[in-house]
Amino acid sequence: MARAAATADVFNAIAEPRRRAILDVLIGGEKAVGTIVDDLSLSQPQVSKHLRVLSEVGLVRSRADGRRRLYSVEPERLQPFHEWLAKYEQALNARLDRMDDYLKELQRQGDPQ
Amino acid sequence: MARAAATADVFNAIAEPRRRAILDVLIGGEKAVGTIVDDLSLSQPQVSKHLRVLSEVGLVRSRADGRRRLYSVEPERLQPFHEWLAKYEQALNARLDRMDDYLKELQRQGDPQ
DNA sequence: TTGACATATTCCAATATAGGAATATGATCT
DNA sequence: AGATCATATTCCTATATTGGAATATGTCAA
Repeated sequence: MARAAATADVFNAIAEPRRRAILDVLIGGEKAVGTIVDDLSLSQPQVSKHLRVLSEVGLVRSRADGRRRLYSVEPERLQPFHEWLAKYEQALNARLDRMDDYLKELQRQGDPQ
Repeated sequence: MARAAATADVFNAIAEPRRRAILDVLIGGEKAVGTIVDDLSLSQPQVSKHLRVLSEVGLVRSRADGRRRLYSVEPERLQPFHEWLAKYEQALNARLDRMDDYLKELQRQGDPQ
């Protein structure tokens, strides 16, 4: 079997660095395809294809504006990331706590009171 | 050109669902390969290969324990992901604020004081 | 309608992948 | 040393991908 499709879920969609770059550009607000092309120095078809992927997983929306097409980021769709990451923050905090305890213990022992 | 390597960065490493599953299992603490195999009903080579990828991007560590090998999660390495996500929280909050202002404005106008 | 501009899609080649099967490596015990 | 258990690696196939070039679609203006 091959790797999962880029459109399989948000995790696969943001694995591609240029797609993250596009999202980063869109944080500034709604932008036309051509603007993204200029900002990132990517080819127009490349940008359109990446936008399609982002669109399929719901990370961006688009609306027509004359002959242009304005894309904007849909930050609500980042929810899965938040949820997933939250689990590891707990693990991380627990670890930091243990580290803290350890350091305190060292300090206590080193202290010839 | 082909897709970026799974070992290219954390983003690519966690794009694969089974790798996320493995990380999830490891949140519970250090575990041997065989334990992961049992917990997730994956093949042993599959798990070893995924662990290798996770290891290469630093998301897991391993230490020898007799003939077993214990893996643990290294949540600090999710920092890039965390930072990336933080940018979008700001964008999201800004958007919610604007929405809030808009709603208040509507309310104010609708209020025949 | 014709032309110009903006974006999307198709076709192609090269590549990295995930999983399965078989096998190699490493460690422990007798 | 030999057997066994635990894990890692190699070889293979099928597949999805990214980027480039060319082209199609869609929209506005004269």
